[in-house]
Amino acid sequence: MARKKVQLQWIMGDTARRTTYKKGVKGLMKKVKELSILCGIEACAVVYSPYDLQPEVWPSPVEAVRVIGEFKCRPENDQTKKRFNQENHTRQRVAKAKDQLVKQQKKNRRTEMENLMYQCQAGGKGLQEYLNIKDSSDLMWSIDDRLKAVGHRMEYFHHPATQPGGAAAPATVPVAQGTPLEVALESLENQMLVDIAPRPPDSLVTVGYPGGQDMMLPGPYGHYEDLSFWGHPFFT
Amino acid sequence: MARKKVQLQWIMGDTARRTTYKKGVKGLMKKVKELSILCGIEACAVVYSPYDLQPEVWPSPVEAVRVIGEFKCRPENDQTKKRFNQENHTRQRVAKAKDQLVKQQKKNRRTEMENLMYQCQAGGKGLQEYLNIKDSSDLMWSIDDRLKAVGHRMEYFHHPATQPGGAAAPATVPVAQGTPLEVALESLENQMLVDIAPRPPDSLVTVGYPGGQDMMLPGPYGHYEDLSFWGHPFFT
DNA sequence: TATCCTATGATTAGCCC
DNA sequence: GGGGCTAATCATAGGAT
Repeated sequence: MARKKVQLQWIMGDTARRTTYKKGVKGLMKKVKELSILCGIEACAVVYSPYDLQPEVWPSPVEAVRVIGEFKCRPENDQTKKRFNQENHTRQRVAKAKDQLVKQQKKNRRTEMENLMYQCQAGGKGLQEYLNIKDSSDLMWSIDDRLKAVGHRMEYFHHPATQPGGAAAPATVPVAQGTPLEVALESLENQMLVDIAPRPPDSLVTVGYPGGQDMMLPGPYGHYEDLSFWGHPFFT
Repeated sequence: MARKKVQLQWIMGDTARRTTYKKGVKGLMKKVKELSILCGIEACAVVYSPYDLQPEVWPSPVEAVRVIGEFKCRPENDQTKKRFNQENHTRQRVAKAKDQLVKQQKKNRRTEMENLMYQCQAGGKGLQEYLNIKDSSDLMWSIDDRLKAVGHRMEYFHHPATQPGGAAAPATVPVAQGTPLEVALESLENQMLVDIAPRPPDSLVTVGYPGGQDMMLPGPYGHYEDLSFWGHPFFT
């Protein structure tokens, strides 16, 4: 929103729409990060779209799965599930089955504390000992995930007073001035004890998206006259 | 971010933190809505936190469930699940079981088109025929959900050219100048055919949060010395 | 197509009620 | 606690490269 007010409607231009999407996701991620750090809530964000082969995940895929898992493990005394299912009996049955699965998941899952210490140990002793991945591209991804997650936690527990040159930090985001990778690498090489303290189970923020390999884009009313659209797997 | 630059760190003051949270969630929702409309992607947002009894959901709880379901139904040809599970064998097993459930869910679920038409019919003929809910507060919630969802779709397919006084709209968000409820009610009373056209299965945005009834808030290093914290259900 | 730049609209911290 | 206000920071559309 600059130089010209943007109308709240679908962007016609392919390139412009993609650009807006890219910027929007970036901004959204920043918002989630802010909310998470400022308010001390557990959060994650997953944005999956046809514009990207790989989904955008914050703070990392592994963390995201954990946080989502926690969300689903929430006690039943809130009305979430009730409200989520009150209109569809089929969904109710599915949700019930899911709950059972989730319970088993919780039973088997490492605790937050153990998980963190495990990750820190692995990071300190050598990532390759911990990561057992064949494909090199996957390996890179995993490393990046881990580093981003650690970097985020470091950032979270950093305080201006403990920063080397607190007053000298001019950037909008004072901590983590290098790339997440750089910040995290440095963190790994120093003591990582500060990273062990877990966050409270306050909140979760998730951003994700469903199927659609093709770029079937919506437009003004006439766009669905192409019958092949209705045959899309999404509608079957 | 006004009047004073805010440091990216946990907000100490209880009231200030809550206020920031409230404003932040509102902003986040708006961002998700923008991304969804501007880029034509399916999205939902769920924010569940100790600051609210009821979770904040966009566009509505029912829509959110549908969108999340679609996300989980995505074909395996992307690397999401692979990446999400590559570090935890337990989670892999759970995910597998979930996939099977999801397949059954997909099999039983109404199609997008049928769902929308059904909702529109129910809206036109009388909500109470369609909603079978005893508790009046739940009823109110359901109605609000439905209206918000319809309102959102109406907004999505509106174009400035089709608006009555297009040039006269001064607001930042030109469409839906009344409350969502007002807009949706008016929509229901007019033809709803425009609302039938579904969106493409492009993307999904979800925002949610996990457990934590108590307000166990994180702080600088010393905050976890209270042993009762470690006994929190979250860590067992 | 991605990245950088910057004017400008959008967002929001701190107050007040 | 919630809603409105306003100054000041933030985010980003459009253009250049």
